[in-house]
Amino acid sequence: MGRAPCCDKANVKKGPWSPEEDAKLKTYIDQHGTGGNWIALPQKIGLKRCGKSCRLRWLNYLRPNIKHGGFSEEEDNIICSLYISIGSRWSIIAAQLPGRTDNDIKNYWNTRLKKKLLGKQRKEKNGRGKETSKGKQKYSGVTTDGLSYQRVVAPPPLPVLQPIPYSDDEPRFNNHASIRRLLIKLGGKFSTENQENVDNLIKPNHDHYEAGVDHDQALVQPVYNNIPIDHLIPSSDQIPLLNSTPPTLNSPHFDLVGTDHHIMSGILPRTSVSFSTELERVIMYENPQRLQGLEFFYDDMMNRANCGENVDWGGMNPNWVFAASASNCNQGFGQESILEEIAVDKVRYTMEHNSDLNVGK
DNA sequence: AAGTACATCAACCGCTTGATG
DNA sequence: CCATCAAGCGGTTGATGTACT
Repeated sequence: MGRAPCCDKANVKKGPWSPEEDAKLKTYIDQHGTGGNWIALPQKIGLKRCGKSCRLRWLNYLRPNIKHGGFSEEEDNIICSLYISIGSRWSIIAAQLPGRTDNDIKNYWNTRLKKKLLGKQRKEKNGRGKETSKGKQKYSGVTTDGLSYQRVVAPPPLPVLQPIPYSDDEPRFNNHASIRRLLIKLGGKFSTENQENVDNLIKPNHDHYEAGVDHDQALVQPVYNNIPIDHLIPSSDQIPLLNSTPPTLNSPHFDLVGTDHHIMSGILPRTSVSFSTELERVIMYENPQRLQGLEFFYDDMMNRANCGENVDWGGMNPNWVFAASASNCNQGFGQESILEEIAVDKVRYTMEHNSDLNVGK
């Protein structure tokens, strides 16, 4: 048998939380904890709320050390980089930003960061960026010193993306291996196909690593389908990362050392068909599972390209979209590895060139 | 000043996953 | 092994405030 239903849906209150409700919930949890059972909690404290709703309210607003608004440049960088690499896995992204909730980051991304990346700023009264009261942040909730509500706070300046300075003391995303390690640690998901093989990349299964490689190194040196992953890594000068010009399709971007070149050459048709047309065909028609996280870039870029606009691909290299999609089309070996490499290079590119993303500033 | 459009964000909805009986 | 449910998660919605015309 299963468990009892979580709550009587007909008798629970919906909508915004009142200060009194917040006080009840906060006071109880401060004194007794959640008790590991959110469903029973509202009944215990006399709240006509669903346990789910209590949990959400606590996690997003009432628990200590929650930060709202005022995202820093570094936080912007982290969000952008992780979104580009792992997509909309907000809980994972939030885990990298202490005090931030997945809901907050999700809202921030959807309402501000995404537009910023696309260069879609709000219209301003004049071209000189006259300060307006738009962008003021409003929220309800408790402050750190009590239960006072504050509806409107001073507008934080629109954060400007800057590269995170690299430091030898604090190695970050400054090399291929560290980026890869981060992605793997985060459970990097590079293809929705063949999750088992992806798991093999994430889990330290020594059967998949070359003998004689230490564990830490093994994390970044998995042997994928008997092909050492480094053999799938395009050398840096083979990846046109810094080239903002849409690529032609007759130039292979990956040199699969020791592997079958036909894997990629078979995917990349050596014709003079336009990039946008081919990209659209591959993504829209041949690849129903469009690469996670790139849809809006693709849509926007393609719309603009199709309108005859000279598209500035900015921080997004169309190779990523195309190569990843093309890889997805191929069900042969190595596709996750290729996608992983693309993800790694996207992160690296983003970290190194975030200032280039200030389109429309 | 009024109406409209847009931006923001709290909260809800519904799906997935893992635990439980 | 299966059915059921709690928890967690991401997507979406609706209320509200602000900017614009």
